[in-house]
Amino acid sequence: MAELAEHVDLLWEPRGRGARPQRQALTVDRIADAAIEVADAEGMAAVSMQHVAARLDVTKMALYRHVTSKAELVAVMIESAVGEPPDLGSVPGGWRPRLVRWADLMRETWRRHPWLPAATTGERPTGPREVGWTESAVAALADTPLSGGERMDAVFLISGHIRNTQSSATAGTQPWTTDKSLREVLHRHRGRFPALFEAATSPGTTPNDNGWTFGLTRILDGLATLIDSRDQPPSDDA
Amino acid sequence: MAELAEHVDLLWEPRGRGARPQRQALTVDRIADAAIEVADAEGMAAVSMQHVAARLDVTKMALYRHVTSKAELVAVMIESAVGEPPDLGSVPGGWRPRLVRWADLMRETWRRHPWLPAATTGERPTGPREVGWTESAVAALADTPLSGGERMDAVFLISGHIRNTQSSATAGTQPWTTDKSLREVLHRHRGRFPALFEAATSPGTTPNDNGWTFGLTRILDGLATLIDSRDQPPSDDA
DNA sequence: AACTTGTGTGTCCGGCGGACACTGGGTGTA
DNA sequence: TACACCCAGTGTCCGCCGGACACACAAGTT
Repeated sequence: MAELAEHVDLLWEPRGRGARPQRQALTVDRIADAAIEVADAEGMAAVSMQHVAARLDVTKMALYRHVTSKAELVAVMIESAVGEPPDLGSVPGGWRPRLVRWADLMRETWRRHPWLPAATTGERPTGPREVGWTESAVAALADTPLSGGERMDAVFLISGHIRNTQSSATAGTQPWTTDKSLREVLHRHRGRFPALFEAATSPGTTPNDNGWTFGLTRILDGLATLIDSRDQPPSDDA
Repeated sequence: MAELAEHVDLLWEPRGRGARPQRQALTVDRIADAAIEVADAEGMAAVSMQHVAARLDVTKMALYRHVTSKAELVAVMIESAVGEPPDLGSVPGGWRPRLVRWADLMRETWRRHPWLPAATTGERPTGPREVGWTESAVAALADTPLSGGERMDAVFLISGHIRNTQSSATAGTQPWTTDKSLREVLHRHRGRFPALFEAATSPGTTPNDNGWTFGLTRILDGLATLIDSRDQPPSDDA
C-alpha cells in the first residue's frame, strides 16, 4: 500500500506549512459516498468492502473503524441516497396532487439510484430520512376520511408500486413488449399463451414506463373511490 | 464421503435383484427439490451449492453435471416452486372475481415459498410456468375493453402488489403497527413525524395482512373505474 | 520522556461460486 | 471374455467475499 510515487511526491511537491498534505481523513460520509458511486456505476453486487476501500485508497479493514459491518454500510448508503424528504405543504389541490408530487419525487430519487430496490429488500433497520418520506406521504392524506391504518396501507401501496416499476423484470411480467428475444420466444409459443401473445403484440396505447403511469392512476382512482364513498355519508347503496 | 454405515447396510440389508440399492441418481429435479427445501427452511441466503449438495449427500461439483451455474439452479427452483398456473375459466362473474381468485392462488403459492421475492428480483430468465401464470391473468381480462398494453400493466400491477406484501419491510413502511421497538422509536420521535405517529397509533380498522386486502381492493377499484368508463361509450363528463 | 488513544495495516479464517483434471463402475463392441 | 469408452461424481485449486485480531504509528496528554 505504501506507494513509491507517494514518497517521490513528498520529496518534490511543495508542502503546506510543514505539515504533509496527507490524504483526507476517512469518515462515514466519505465511505458512504464512495459506496454509492460504486453502486450507481456497477450495481449493488459490486459493492464489497474491498471495492469501496480501493476507491478511497485504503484497506478494507480501515472501513471497519467507521462502520461495524457491511449491513451498516448499506444502511448508511440508503439513508444518504434517499435524501431529505419533501415538504408537500405547498402543493395545492388536496390529497391527490400531493401524492402525485410525492410519487414523482420519490421515483426520481430511485431512478438516480437503481440499486435501491435491491438494497432495501429484506429485514433491515430504517433510518430517519426514510421514515420522513413516509411521514410526508401520510401527511398528504391528513384531510381525508381514511383511518390511520388505511393511510399507512395507501402509502405502502404507492411506494411498493415505485419499487416494482423501478426494479426491472420484477415478476416476469415486464420486458415482453420491449425485449426482442422475449418477444421472439413468446411468438414461438403463441399457441400456449394466446391471451398474452395477443396482448403483447396488439398495438399498445400505454407509455413505455414499465406501467408506472398506468399503475399509479389505477391506485389513485381506487383511493378516490374509497375516499368519495366516505365523503358522502352513508347513502342508500351498500 | 464413503460412509462406513453404507457398507454395513450393503452387507446386512436385503438387496433387490442383485443390483445394489445404491443411492438414487442425481437429477435436476432432485437438486431443485433439495434447494427448495433449504430455501423454505433457512431462506435464500442459505442456498449455496455446498449446502444443497450436502443435503443430497454428494459434493458440490456433482451438481454442476446437471446445472451449469447457481443462477440456473435458482431459475429451476423458481420454475418448480411457482407450480402449474391455474385455469380460471370456471370462475364466474367476469374479470374481477377471476383476478381475485388468481391473486389469492398466487399469494398462497408465494406464501409457501417466502424466498420467492428475493429470488425473483433482478435480471433473470423466465420459465414457461411463470409465463403461464401471467397468461392466466391476462386471459382473465380478455372480455374487458382494455388494450393489450393495459392488460399487461394491470397484471404487472397486481403481481407487484403480491410481491410487495409478501416480502416484509419492503419500503420501510410496513412493520410499524406491529413491531414493538419500531413503535417505541416512533413514539420517541413523534414530534418529528406527527402524521405518521397519529396514523400508526390511531385505532386501526385494517386487517393485519401487510396491506394485502386494502391494496388489492384499491387496485381492482381503480381498474373498475377505467373499465366502466370504457364500457359506457363517451358520455358527457370528461 | 512515557503513556494513551485513535486510525489505518497485514494476516488469517471459513465460506462462496466455479474451473479442471481425475477416477471408477457400467456398457457397447470385438 | 476382454477391452475401450463414457460419464457421473470426486478432489483440489483459485479468487473473492465478510470479518476477527494483532500490530504500527502519529498526535496529544501528563
